[in-house]
Amino acid sequence: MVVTRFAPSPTGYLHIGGLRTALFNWLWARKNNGKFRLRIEDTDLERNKQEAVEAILKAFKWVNLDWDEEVVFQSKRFDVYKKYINDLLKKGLAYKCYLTKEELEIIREAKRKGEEPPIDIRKYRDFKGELDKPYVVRFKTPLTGELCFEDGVKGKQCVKLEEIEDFVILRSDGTPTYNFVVVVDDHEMEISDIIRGDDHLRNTFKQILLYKAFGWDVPKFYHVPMIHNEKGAKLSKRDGAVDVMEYKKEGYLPEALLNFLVRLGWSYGDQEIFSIEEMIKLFDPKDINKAPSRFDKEKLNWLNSHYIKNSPNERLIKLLKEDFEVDIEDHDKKEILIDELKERVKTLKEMAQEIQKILTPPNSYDEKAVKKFINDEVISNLREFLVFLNDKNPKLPPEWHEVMNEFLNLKGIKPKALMPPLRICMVGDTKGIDLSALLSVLGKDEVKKRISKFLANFEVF
RNA sequence: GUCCCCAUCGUCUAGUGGUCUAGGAUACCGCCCUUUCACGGCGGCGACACGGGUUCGAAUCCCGUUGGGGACGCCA
Repeated sequence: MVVTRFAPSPTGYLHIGGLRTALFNWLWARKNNGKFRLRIEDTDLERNKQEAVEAILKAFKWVNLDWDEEVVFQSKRFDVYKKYINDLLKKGLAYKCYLTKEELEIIREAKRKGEEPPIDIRKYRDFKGELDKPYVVRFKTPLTGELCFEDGVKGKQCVKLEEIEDFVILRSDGTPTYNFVVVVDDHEMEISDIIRGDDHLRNTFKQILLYKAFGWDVPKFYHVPMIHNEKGAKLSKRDGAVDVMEYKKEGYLPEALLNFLVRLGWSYGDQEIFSIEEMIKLFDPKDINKAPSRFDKEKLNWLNSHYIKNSPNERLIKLLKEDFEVDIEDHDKKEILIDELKERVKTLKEMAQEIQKILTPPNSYDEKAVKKFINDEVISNLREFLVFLNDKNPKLPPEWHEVMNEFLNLKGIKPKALMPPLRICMVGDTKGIDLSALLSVLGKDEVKKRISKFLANFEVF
């Protein structure tokens, strides 16, 4: 059975890159009728935040990725890790190291300069006694030889074992470290396939060494390239939204985000649009690219507008209310409004702004537009149209269209002398949804009010 | 600095030795549609990083150069 997992550390929020790895793992598990599990890597007691776990689970909920069985918290499993560390200690596969932080700093400094460190980091590797000093436990890595494994994305990966130092598996405060707990948990959770960022490639060798020390089966690894920012570097907070929930705030639909992410580093021929079902059916980690990809917001926008266009109005109205405090549930022309808007906006946020613009009477008029379309003749047209409206009762867009045409014919004037000006009266400029729809949404009373307001305003000049 | 990874239009990518005068998408530009802005339709611009091999033949294989990225923690 294919069992995959996503194992974030709770330091803040769900990262957009993390969501992609989670998605890959989730898809692979679902495709194989396997399991997708969640594990919180909170062994570093100092850096963890309780709210972060909540935030991560909330993000999962938003994008609608579910997981199997209960979430595993590493902080609750310290006893288990302790037991395995003692095993290694007993077997002589690990040892207590009494090097001080100062001594390690000297070693690290030398290494950074490319010099031979004055202190041997393996100083206590063969030390037999016990010291009454704080210690860490280090894993004994083989001194010579080569270690290779077949990566599902990058192919055969090898390292000279002399390059891998005796890494710490238990801190001096008695807590185990990442590389150790990952192996124990992945084994106990029976994880079969691990899809993760290629920044973990180096760790994989250490982890395989641990699997071998315990005599456990090594899972299949897939190292996927990082997502880069526009400049080609690792995606960070400074590049804008890296928190998944930011995208909800910005008005993105979760399926648009997932569709965007799944195509970053993975493809299926020329196909761009994937439903979740299609992703599950078509995804295979062996098709993941080796090269890193950049986060391109324009493409996300395009996908988002696609999904907005194809969403039922009901859903959009609900989201508008919940996420953007724009409540048009009781508006009698809400369907017309949404039908018009969903064709043209890229985000829900934009849609909310457009609705505000339409529903709130303008308190100023765009200078350029006024200059271009308003003159004495137009003013008198608007006055007469106001009167003309008195014994008309248009409701739907075609009816408004008809009324305007009637007026144009009656007066023998061009559309330009009425329509753009009308729009200026309504919203302050010449941009926006179809004029007939706009008038229909506002309703006759409001239309008259806004024309009057404009005329009053104009007479001040 | 050491080690590792990567390299097709601006961006996401198709391509696995001949079907490539390199395909799609996005972005951009133009035209059409249109009272406006969008949407949509049509068209255009635009890439195999460079240099050597191998081969009858290379975007595809090998080597080097260059460029980019990552890892070098008692973080994960």
